[in-house]
Amino acid sequence: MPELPEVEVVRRGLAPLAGSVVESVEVLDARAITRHPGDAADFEARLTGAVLGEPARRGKFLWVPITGRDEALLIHLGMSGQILLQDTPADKDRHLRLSMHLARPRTVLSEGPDRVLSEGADSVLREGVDGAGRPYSQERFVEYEAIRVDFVDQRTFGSLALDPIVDGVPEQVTHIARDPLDPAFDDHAFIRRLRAKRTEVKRALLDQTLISGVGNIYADEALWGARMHPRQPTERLSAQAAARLLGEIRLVMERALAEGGTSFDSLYVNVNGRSGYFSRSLRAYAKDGEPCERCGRPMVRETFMNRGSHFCAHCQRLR
DNA sequence: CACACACCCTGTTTGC
DNA sequence: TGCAAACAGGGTGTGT
Repeated sequence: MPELPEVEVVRRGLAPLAGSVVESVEVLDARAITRHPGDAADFEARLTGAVLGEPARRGKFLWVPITGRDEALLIHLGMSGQILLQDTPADKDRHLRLSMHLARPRTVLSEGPDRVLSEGADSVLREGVDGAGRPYSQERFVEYEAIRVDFVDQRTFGSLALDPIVDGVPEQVTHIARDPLDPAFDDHAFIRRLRAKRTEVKRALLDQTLISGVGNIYADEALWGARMHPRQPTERLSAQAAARLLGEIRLVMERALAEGGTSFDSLYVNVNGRSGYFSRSLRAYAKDGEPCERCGRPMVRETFMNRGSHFCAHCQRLR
């Protein structure tokens, strides 16, 4: 299901959970943690009590660092995974695979010269200096609200895991290339590596060790935008054409992000269960039989890599 | 090493 | 109508 823009929408939806404490975890289907090295009991035990940090993402991988530990809760949504935040009890989805019960701090303690003397589950004893220069110590109570985080996944290709952090990313993400929206993405290295490949350009775009975050939809959209045939041999791409393709990838992903991602049905939704709107803006994906928006000739679909490739045979020529 | 493919799963759509 | 095949946004392991 979800490609970079959809995963980024989910990441942003999880940001308000930073600082939350995991009170309990229920693995309802062990297939939800196939990426986790231990069993369900191990996953539940290690995650319980954890304090969640700021969610991060590379390509289609998402993770939430565990505060004070060198590990993260790793999330990959696969084809049909969803993360849903439930602040009130909701009907349980047939495909609910895992639930986490969180306590989210409702009040944020002010920053300042205060020194924390002791920290309990629901109160903090602090000392500091007041405005008149007089020392004080006081106990402030923290309120928590209960939030349930559900992992729903029809096809069970998605998975969660607790994964050690290696070189700043979860171990299972170390082989994944940076994505095109990452400020540290190296354009020239990408263009060089793309042109050095001896394969077809769409295969290369789907190779997450070359560039991450691109899936079948955005590959077709970017190739249409760059007027490039999906089976164009990479070794025959000019540097200019490769740069143009990278620009189209960024353009389509940024536009999709602004629309909340691409949804065809309820399988892709944000953390509140709502669909994105970018499907209205697609120009290639699933447009077979419809006129090309550039030249008016019918778009075609070819099966390729066991997936559909949608393109305009007139605008997107093999070179 | 780089590349191509089978496989993992469930639900919906398409075609005979 | 019923049934089977094809198809759906993913990553990974294996063989060449």
